[in-house]
Amino acid sequence: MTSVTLAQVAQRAGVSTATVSMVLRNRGRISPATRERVLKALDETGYVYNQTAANLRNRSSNQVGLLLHDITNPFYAEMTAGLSHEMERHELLLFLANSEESEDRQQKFVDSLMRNSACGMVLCAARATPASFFAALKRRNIPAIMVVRPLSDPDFDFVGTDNFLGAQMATTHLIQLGHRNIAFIGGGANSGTRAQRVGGFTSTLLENDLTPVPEWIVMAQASQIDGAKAAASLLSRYPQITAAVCYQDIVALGVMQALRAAGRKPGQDFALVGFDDITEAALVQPALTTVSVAAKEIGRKAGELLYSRIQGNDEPPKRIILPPALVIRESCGGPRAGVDR
Amino acid sequence: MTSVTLAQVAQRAGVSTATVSMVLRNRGRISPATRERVLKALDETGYVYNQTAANLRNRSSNQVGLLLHDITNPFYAEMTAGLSHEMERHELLLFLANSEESEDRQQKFVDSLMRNSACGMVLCAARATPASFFAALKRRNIPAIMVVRPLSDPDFDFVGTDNFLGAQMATTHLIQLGHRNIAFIGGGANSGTRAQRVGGFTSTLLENDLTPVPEWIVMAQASQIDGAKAAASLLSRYPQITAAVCYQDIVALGVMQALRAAGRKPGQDFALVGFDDITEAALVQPALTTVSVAAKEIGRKAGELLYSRIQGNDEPPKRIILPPALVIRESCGGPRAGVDR
DNA sequence: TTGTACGCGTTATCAA
DNA sequence: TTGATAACGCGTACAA
Repeated sequence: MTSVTLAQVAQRAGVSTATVSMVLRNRGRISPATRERVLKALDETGYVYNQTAANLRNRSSNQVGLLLHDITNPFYAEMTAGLSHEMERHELLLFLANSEESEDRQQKFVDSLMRNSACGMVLCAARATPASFFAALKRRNIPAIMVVRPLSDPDFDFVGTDNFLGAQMATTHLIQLGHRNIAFIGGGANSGTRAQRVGGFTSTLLENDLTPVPEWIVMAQASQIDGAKAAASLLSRYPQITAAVCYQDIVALGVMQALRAAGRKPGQDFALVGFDDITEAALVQPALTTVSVAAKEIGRKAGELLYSRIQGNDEPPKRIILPPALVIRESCGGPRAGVDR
Repeated sequence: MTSVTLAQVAQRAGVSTATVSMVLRNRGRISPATRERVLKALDETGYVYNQTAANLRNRSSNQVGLLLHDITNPFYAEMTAGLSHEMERHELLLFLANSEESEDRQQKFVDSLMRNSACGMVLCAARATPASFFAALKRRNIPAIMVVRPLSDPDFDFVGTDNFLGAQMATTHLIQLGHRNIAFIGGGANSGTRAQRVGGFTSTLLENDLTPVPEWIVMAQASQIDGAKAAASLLSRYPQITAAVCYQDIVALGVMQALRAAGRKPGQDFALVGFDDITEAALVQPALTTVSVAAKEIGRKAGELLYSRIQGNDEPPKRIILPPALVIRESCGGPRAGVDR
């Protein structure tokens, strides 16, 4: 399995390695006759380009990294698909790693990318990432796009969704349906995304002359069980609440459970809006009205931006905020929505 | 951003590059004193190992590829997580690509891996992959593990699940619950996986003195909508059917929809078993009884095997078939299952 | 178009 | 026993 080298191809074609290299990359001026001879030699020898040698010489590679905390989360899987597609379009290879929220794994991955001369990366940083991590990253001077989790550092490119607007849309929808006592359920501490959604929620209440009630804004882990618990406790204490914006669809599903357990009917005497538009949202009964955040599009945009950075685009850092969309289904009452997706 | 080289570190430590290299990789005999000096110099200079140079020299890399058709499918996302975890354990980097069932993209990815001297790959080949693809792969002589989709070629390692057994378990479960008119819904033509599941289904019927009805074995794309359509058409024609084994959970979810639209109640007057145990299966109402194929475990096993091949394990090709498990929930009636997962 | 120095870590060979 | 020397892997880019 001795691999063919450029030199061998060159010898066979009776030209220099420089010529072969230029033919391979369509650079410089090569006469059609020579090119023909080279192509023939390439074909005959079954030459395989050695990207490693090229990378060494170029001090860079065609490889980019993607760091997530959990590819198993449908949202991130979608995003990955969008990014992957974009990378393939540009002949870039995509490294994938799951941090599982461990700073350690995250750091290891980034170090690994550096050792391999990756030409860029897309990061959804672990929740507890220290500032030093970002500082070090800046010093590396390698294109890095942050995604999904809002980052206060203005020196990084960011692609995410407009959580504030999304929450506004959800809240407005509920208010327009006549609700006045609206809760916000879900999300954990230290979540910038949650902060933004809560912000959109409360500001919309205020705009509509409603006073936010702090006790009606509660946290819940990203699970159905936890959403149900949070809702049960909340609703038993404040039965006057008639609607809720949920931090995530999965939490909303839990809230539905709690409602039923309390003898209330989601979609009839209680209105519910979720966030994410996960597959299940369309499946439950009543189908969940939710804010869709276009995961695939985030991946695509991040890929696009990263590519332009790799190409040398040195405009100031960008923040690409994708507009969310309210997908109206049945969980707030009203007529059944038509087919969606 | 002039990067530090081994030579610079060596100079600073007053040793040769060979010594530094040996210290870095814990090879050869180095006196503690020298090692100390080298480590100090490494630290002081902020040296970053150049994996590319090492790869060039070694004619190989620490990078492996994973080819799927669709990372968006929860099953593959799980598998990816398992593989990714295993790769990180061994300090290997994972390239990800989605073929989207295109042979062309698939071929491009593999070519790309070759150019980059990847040290191995895990493939879930596109459905219409020609034999020539596999033949060429063999010639490359690079460790390659096939996953999930059954492959007749005995020259490749394979990790997958026992589809036949899984379908038998699902079917037996339905028969034990008293069902006699059972359908099989889902899967497409040219699917080896489907063939195995249908095989397990029909053989179990026969073992129980039931006659398979060909018209009750229908295809459906891997989507909820398509599952619903297939089921609607089937059930309107054969209302005597009281249970179904579904090719995938996602199809089962569609079938549930169709049942409701037809005024029937999944879990009460119709029993449903799915395949895959995707997250949604536990969330829908009624929660879906399904055959779990341990996607994460497939990824892990594939990673383990691949690593051993990379290490030089040249035993004959292996076929690792993981046992499926029936996860009983509510969609076949009976008492509510307890907590699962 | 060509000749060739260069990018940088690895390892076989050899010296102390 | 410990460490140095130098050839090597292979594509790239610039001077000629």
